[in-house]
Amino acid sequence: MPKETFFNIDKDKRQRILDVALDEFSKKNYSEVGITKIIKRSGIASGSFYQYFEDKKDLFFYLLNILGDKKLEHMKPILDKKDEYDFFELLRKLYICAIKFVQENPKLERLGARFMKGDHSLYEDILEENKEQTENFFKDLITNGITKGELDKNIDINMATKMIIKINNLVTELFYEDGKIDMSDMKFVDDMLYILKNGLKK
Amino acid sequence: MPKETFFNIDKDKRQRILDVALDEFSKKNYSEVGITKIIKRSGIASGSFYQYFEDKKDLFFYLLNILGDKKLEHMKPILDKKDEYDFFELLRKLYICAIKFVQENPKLERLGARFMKGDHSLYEDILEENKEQTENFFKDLITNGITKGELDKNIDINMATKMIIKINNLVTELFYEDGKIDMSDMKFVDDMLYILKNGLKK
Amino acid sequence: MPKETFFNIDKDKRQRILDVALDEFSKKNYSEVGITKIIKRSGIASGSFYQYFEDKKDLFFYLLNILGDKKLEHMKPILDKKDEYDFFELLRKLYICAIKFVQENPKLERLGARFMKGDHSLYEDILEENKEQTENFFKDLITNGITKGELDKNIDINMATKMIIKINNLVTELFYEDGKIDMSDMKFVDDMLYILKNGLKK
Amino acid sequence: MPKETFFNIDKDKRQRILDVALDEFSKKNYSEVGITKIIKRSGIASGSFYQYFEDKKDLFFYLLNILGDKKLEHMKPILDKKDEYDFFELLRKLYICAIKFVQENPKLERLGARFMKGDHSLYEDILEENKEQTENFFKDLITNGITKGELDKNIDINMATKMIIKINNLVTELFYEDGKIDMSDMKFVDDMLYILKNGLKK
DNA sequence: GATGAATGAGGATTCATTCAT
DNA sequence: TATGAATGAATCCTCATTCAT
Repeated sequence: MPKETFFNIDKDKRQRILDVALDEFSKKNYSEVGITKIIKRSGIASGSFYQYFEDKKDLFFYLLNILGDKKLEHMKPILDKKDEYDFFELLRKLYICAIKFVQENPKLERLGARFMKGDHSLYEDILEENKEQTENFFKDLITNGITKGELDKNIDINMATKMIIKINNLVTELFYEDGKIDMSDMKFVDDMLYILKNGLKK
Repeated sequence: MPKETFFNIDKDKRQRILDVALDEFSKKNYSEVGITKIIKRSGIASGSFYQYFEDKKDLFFYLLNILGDKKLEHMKPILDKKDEYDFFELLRKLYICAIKFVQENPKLERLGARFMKGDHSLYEDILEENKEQTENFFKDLITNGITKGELDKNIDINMATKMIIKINNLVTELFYEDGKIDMSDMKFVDDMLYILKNGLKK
Repeated sequence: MPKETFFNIDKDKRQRILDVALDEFSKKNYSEVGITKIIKRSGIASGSFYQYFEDKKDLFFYLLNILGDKKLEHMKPILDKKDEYDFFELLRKLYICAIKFVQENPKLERLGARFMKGDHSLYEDILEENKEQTENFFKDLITNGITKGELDKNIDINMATKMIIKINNLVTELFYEDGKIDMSDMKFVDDMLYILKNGLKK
Repeated sequence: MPKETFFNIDKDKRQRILDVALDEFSKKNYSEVGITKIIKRSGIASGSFYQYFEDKKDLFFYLLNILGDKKLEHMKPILDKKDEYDFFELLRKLYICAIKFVQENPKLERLGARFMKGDHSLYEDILEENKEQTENFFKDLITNGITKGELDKNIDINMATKMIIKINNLVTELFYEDGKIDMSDMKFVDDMLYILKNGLKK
C-alpha cells in the first residue's frame, strides 16, 4: 500500500503517476520495468517516489489492487443477481462483462494477465489464492447447474470448471488480437457459447 | 543461432550448457535469468559463452528452436497419419501426445509456455508466426471435420479453432498443477473430449 | 547552537526532541543517525526541524554542550572543594562522581564516549580542546600532589596524567559492561585506587 | 573473504586497492567510507570491485583480518618466550612491541582502534570475542605473576587486568598524538612501567 | 511558527558483454 | 578455442535539506 503522502498529493499528479506506472507495467514484465523510467515519465523527483511508495513492489501490488477493486465493482451488478439467471445466461453475461471491462481498462487487464501468467518471482501465494477463488466460483456455478438440471450430469465437474475458466481467459485475450475479431456486436460470444453448450459434434 | 564454435566443442560440454540454460530459463523469466549464473553452473569461462553464442537472446532462441524441433519430431507419427483418424480420435491423440511430451520434457515445455505467455520484450513476430501456424493447422482440421460431416456445421470455425487451442494449453498446464489431476490414466482427456464433443448442456 | 525558534516552542516538545535525539545519537554513530528518524519519533514536521536547528551537526553539538554543562554542574561541588582533599581522596571522589553521573545520564555519557572515540568527521578541534582541558586539570592536580609530598616525585608527570585520565575512562566504561562489575558498593573504586597508589609490584 | 579473482589479479593492483581501502577505513567510520571513492582512487571499474569482494563488509573484514594476522606475526617472538621473562619485563616487551607495530602500520592500527571502539553496527560478537581473548591473556599473566610472587597479592585481579589493557591502549594512542611524546627512545615506556610497578604514592 | 511535499545528488550493487592473453 | 579479468551504464533506493503554503 502506498504511504499516506501519496494520498495527500495533488490528484492529477497522483493519477499521472499511476497512469505512467500502469502503462509501464502493462507493457513489460515486473523485472523489466524500471522505477527510473516511471519517475522520469511522471516528472517527479526520485526521492518523491519513495515518499509515496515503499518500493517497486509496493507500487506494483497497488496497481494489482486497483485492478481487483475495479473488476469487482464492474461485475457486482451481475454477481448480485446471479441466481436469477440460468447457467448459460449467466455465463454469457459474465463473458460480455469481462469484454467490456477489457475494453474500458485494457492496460489494467494486461497487467493482470501478466501477473496471472507468472510474471514475477513475487508472492506466488497471492496468485494461488486468487486462482482458487475463481475456481471455486465456477465450480459452484456448475454444480448448481447440474443440480438444477441445466447441465449434463455426465460431465466431469473439475474439468468443466477448468475449461470454462480457460475460455474466459480466451475472451479477454481476443481483445488484444487487434481487429481479428469484431467485438462491437457480441456475436462471437454467442458463437463461443454455442460450442460450449452443444459441443462440436454433429 | 549459436556460432560454429559451439558445435565444435565437446558434446558433453555442449549438452551441459544447454541443460543448465534450459533449467534456468524454465524457472525464471527471460530478464530474470542471469547469464553469469548459467556460465558458472556450466563451468565454462564467461568469454567462452560469447564465443558460442551471439548473446543472451541467441541462446534463448536456440532453446526455443530445440523445443520446436523436438515437439515436431514427437508429433510426427501422428501428423503423418492424421487423415486416417476421425476428428475426435485425432484430437485425442494430439492431446495425449502433448501430455506425453510434457511428461518427458517438462522444462522445455515450461520454457515454451513462458515465451507464449509473453515473457519477453523479444521479437513478437516469432511468437506471432508460431501462433498463426498452429491456428492454421487446427482450422484446417476443423474445416475438414465439417466437410466430412463429423462436426456440427453451425459452429463458428474461428472460434472453435481458438477454443481447441486454448484447451490444448490447458492440457499441458494441468501437468504442472502437481498431483491435482491423475495423469497416469488418460481418463481426464476423455472427460475433456466429452465436453468438447457434447457441450455442457443437458 | 539551535536557533531562537527552538527556545520559543513548547517546553515539552523541546524536551521530546532532545530526548529522541539523545537516544538516537547514543545508540549509533553520527553518520548512522538519521534526522528523518528523529523527526518521526519526535512527531514534528521535517520543516520544523530546520527551523529549530541549522542542520544535523547543530543538533549534535548542542547535545554535546548539554553534556558538558551537566557534567560540570555535577562535579562542581567537588571541584569547589578540591583543595580540601588530599590527592587520592580527591581522585576517589572524582571517580565516584563520574560513576554516579553515568548512572544518572547513561545516554548522555554514551554520546560523549562516542564522540571522544572519534565518531565523526566533525571538528577535531573541539575534541582537541576538550582533551587539553582535562589534561591540564589533572596535570595540575598531580604537580600539586608532588609539591605537597603526597606523590612520588620520581613519576613522570605527563605520563601519570595520561594514565589517570585513561583510568577515569575505564571507570565509566565499566558501567556498560552489564553486570560484570558490582557498582552498588564502590569497592571496585578502591581496588582501582589501591593499584594506582601502590602499583602492582609486591 | 575476498573472492578468488582478487588473488588472481596483478599484485600491484591488489596492493593498491588494499592501500586505498585501508587509507579510507583508517580515516573514516565504516558507514562514512564510500565504496565509490575507493573504486575511483584505486582506478578500477566499479564492476571489478564486486568481482573481488562480496561487498563493502567483505573488504572491511578482510582488512581487519590482515590486521589480526600481522599483529600476531609481529608479537609471536615475544609470546613464544613469554615464560622466560618476569611480569614487568614481559609487559615492557609487549608495550614496546605494540609501539613498533603502530609505527610500522599506523593505518592498520587506526582501523583496528576504530573497530574496537565500536565503529559499526557490524558484528558485535567478533568484537566481544576479541575483547575476551585479550582479557584472558592478561588475566593469566597477572595470576601467574602473583603465584610467582612477582606481584602484590592484594591487588584485585580483574581490576588489574582491565587497567593493564587500558594502559596498553594508551601506549598505541600516544603514537597519534603527534610529536607530543618522543617515541624514539623508549623512555616513556619505562615511565609508564614505573608507575604501574610502584604506584603514585610517595 | 508549522507543515509536509519536493528535491536530487549520492549510495551500494548488478550484469551483459568485451578484451587481452 | 579457452580463459577470466575488466568494463560501466544502469538499477533500486536513501537522506539531509529546501521550499511553498
